[in-house]
Amino acid sequence: MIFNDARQIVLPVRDYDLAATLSSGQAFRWRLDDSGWTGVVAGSWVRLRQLPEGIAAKTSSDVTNWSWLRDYLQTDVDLASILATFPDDEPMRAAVQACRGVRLLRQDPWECLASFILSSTKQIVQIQQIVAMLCERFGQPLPVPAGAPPVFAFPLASDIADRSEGELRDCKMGFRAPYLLDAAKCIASGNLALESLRSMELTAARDLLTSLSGVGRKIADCVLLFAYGFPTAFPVDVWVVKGLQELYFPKRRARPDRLLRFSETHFGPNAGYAQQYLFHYMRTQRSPRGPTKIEPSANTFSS
DNA sequence: AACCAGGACACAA
DNA sequence: TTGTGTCATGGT
Repeated sequence: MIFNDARQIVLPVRDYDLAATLSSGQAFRWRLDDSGWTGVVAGSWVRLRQLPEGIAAKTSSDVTNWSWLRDYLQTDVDLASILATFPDDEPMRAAVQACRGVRLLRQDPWECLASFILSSTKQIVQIQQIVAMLCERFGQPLPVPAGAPPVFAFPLASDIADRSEGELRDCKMGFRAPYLLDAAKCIASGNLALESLRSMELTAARDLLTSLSGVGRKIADCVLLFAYGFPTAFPVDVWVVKGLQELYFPKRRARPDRLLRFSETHFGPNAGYAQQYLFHYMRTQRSPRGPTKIEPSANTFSS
């Protein structure tokens, strides 16, 4: 066993709850065991662990420049300055209090798009299962450290475009199979250039994404927020609807369009971040089962 | 064992 | 514009 310095690093960061972030329904490939969180970032096997001074990372091969991982984890983002832009109201104070250290990742656009096409009316655990099956069957096997279980790259758009709808349905994705297949063909053919969205306005990028079948406003905003980092993209799913309704319109029922307009005006320049706090707050603290299910994570916060 | 899940879409009124 | 049925699957 050789200790190899070039395969590990500690990324210094504070106000970062790794466990909450990796399990908050924005990425679906992270698995927790005794040795930490194992996943795939930029085509590399990665294992992460929370330390008081930051995030410890280990890879399967030598790394000279870790910018790809810092970018994915967004460790250079100053969380406090983002939280400071949240509206100063009771719901957001409660959400921030309860979800301290939750972060937004910066994911690969295709993986993010494909994953959220598969997400509609699925529980997060099921999305994880479907994505795992998809990677095992159609993704390229990646080098892993000796003794570690095999991992696979997320399939390229061209990998999926070559499959049949039946093969995709065998991954338990049901009616979402033709949606994924169409999107894969669209990307693989160059008909839609995901890279071009990076320099576009939010609404223009959103229009392009929603032109795909199976991609509506919600899924588009997930991709715009979690992969492209558009700060005001605001995905409204059933949990966020429940949060907006119960926390901001407790008296009488607000219609969906009313909630959407509210979300576009109330949450400020980092509305997407606020959305993630609302989402995680509703799911972990105010769900019927209550907060008992959530494990405490050993974090060190500066403030 | 019902209920529901990080929805989208076609279609009715 | 707003409401309803449908799609597929399985976790809780």
